[in-house]
Amino acid sequence: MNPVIAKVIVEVPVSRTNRPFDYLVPEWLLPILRVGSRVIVPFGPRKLQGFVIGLLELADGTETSIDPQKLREILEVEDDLPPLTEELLDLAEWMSKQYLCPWITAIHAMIPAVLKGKTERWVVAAAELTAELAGQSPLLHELLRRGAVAYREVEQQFPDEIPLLPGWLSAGWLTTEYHVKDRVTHKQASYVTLLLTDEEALAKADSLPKQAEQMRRVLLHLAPFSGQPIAAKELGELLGVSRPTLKNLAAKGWIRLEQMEVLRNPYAHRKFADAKHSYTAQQQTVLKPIAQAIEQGGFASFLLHGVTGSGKTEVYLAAIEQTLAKGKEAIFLVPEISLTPQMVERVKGRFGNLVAVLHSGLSQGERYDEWRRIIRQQVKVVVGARSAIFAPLRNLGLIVIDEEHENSYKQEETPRYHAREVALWRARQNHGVLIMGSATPSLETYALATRGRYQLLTMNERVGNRPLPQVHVVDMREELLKQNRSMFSQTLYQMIEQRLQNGEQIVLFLNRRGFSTFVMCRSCGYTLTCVHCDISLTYHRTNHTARCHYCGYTIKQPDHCPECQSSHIRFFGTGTQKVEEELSRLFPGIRVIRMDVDTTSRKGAHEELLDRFRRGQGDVLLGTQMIAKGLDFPRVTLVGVIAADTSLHLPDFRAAEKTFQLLTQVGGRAGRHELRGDVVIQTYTPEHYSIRHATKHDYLSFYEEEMLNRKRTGYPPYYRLVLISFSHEQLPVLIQGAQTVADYLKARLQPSTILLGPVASPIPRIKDRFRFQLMLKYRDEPKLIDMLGQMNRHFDEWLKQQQLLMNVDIDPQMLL
DNA sequence: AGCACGCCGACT
DNA sequence: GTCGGCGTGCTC
Repeated sequence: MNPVIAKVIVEVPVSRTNRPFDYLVPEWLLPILRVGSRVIVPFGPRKLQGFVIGLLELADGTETSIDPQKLREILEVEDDLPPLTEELLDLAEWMSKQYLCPWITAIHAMIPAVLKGKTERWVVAAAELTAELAGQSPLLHELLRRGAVAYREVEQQFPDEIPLLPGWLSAGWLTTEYHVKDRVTHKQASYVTLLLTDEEALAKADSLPKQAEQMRRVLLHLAPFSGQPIAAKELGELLGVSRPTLKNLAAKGWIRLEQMEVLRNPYAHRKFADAKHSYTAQQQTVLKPIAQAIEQGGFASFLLHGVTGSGKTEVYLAAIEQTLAKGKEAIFLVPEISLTPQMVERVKGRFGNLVAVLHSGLSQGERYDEWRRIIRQQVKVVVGARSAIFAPLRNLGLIVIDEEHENSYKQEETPRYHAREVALWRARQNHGVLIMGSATPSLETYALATRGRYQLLTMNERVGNRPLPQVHVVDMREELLKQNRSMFSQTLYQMIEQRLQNGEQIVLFLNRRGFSTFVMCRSCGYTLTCVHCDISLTYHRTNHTARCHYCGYTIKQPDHCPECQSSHIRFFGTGTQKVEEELSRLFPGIRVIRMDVDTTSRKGAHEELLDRFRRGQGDVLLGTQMIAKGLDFPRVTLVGVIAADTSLHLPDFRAAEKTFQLLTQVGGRAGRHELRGDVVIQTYTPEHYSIRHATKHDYLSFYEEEMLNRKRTGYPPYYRLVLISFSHEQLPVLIQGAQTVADYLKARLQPSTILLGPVASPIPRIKDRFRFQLMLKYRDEPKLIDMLGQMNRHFDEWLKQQQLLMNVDIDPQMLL
């Protein structure tokens, strides 16, 4: 038989090992090992987990430099189905090039966290270890008793004996072993299977003594399900029978009691809702080209620009339905924040059990279970946040990205991918259709659409021809002149009062992007900052502490200012509590539901609060941007933005865009149903174009004006950006290092490319490491990615030596 | 990244 | 003379 070679990417996320390693596939693994399999391989002295990215059979005369004699063998295959498809492996390769990350890191982004292997080193007792020898040391004693001890445990409990290990090792008293820990657990539950026929069971039930009532009930219940496993838990709940009863029946040989993997929803096959949805004229218009593209097959991409309330979701669902009808599958991406039960219900209601939902609320195990339904090809539609773009569907026909402009589609850790780009790659690869939708598309996407890269589809009318809400802009400077020092303008005050009288609901929004609660002295202005990072500490109300959310440094909230001893040291920030207090003062008896970090930190609290509001248990929903999107409450007729310009003056070239998007989205929350809506925007800069255009729901005017700014200042979409950041404990080494890289780049970049820096990063120190950065702005630099890859390799060794960390972010979203 | 191997200072 | 510091180099 010809030897089979597997190319394996091992789980070592550094550039030195960022290449396939060759292994021999032992004969007994040939039937189960596939491209995409998760395997365990020997690697140097250790064992590691890895992924098979290719197989090669060495037939006689195969031209290769591989000598199978010199290869080591694959030790194990870990799953019965490979967790990665060949398409995803190709995607991982593309991502590692595109985003300059190790191959394995891209693979890890695609699969559930529990599939990441963890190698553990163990110390194992050997034959030479006798009781007499073991008397010498506590560790040897422990080893003799237990046979093996984890090295980690040795470090913790027997640190003094670590130096002795090599001697013992060569004396043959012990050996070291490596184990790859598989964290996968399959949820097990007890199942009961009737081993008798229907009639036999009924007969036995009759023959049982009178007092054996519980057994009789079980037999009667199980009779029609002969041979089918039924969950024991279900029997217990339904019939009130206890464990011993089932054990007794099993002892008689009438039933089988066993642990089985949980069977999920075997009978929950919901029917597809029939396709009798009525569409608005505009929905029909945009659906036409989409339907045509799906029908034809082949790559097509659309930007669906639809005002809030125009019924974009219905368009997505129709497209998904048609995709399924063609026998293909769909991915539906939504921002994490709009992955609400409401949304999930809507999709599940339409496609029932064919839907898998992936969101951050799931535990690692639950996430893995849901993902496994996809890998087993039991679902056709995957709904989820960013990482759902990697769903291992094999016949992908459609990808929908809702709220395309949301920056949560960009991952802010390695691999720093953008789900939109990955979606484009997968749609192309699968000859599928991509639909991106938004009321406020990102400038990048809209610009490409105007140039024909995406087909632009527009819906500018709301469903049912409901008018867009009336937007009232209030100049807070004038309020101050009118001696109104409250945070509510007269207009907003009156409207709140009126809603309360009518029994209608109100959403109040505090725009605080980029700020959290910080602690400041009102006497001298001193702000509590972290001693390890150059940022303000965040106040935590629950335990009255101030905490750094970068490194975890925590201090007790001081009673007096450390600087001037004043007792006027308070926390400032989101101010939702302050708004709440003010509301209660002005409108006694008002019921406020506050949503902020404090009230939503508990799991499920988010949904619970929204639910209470929906049921009318609150007059006001008060919160930060987490309430801005996707929510749809019929009785909300007033939306107030307390301070619109807080996000306008951030040092981020997208500040105006983000503000416009937020205001437009918030405005879209009002009057979505029968009742008309009003929006009140309070601002100190009513003349600012992002506020002016948001007021008129005028995306196009905003787009044009902002594009001029971007052109003038040289930012996307006119220029593309690469952010290279560095960190080191010592400032001189850091600056020197960043400068060296800058010089390297300067010598290789085209003159049209702008290189900014090195300069200190906006947060100049985190976890006692100083931070510097370089920014590249370029328009046309086709070889840039390759060149950055070369740069990485060129400096790899040197960076390690200097203990410098360097990070490259292609098309960065967050410049803060 | 680990881990092993290998070459120079302070201890029994 | 040895123990142990961490510099250098490799992992199919």
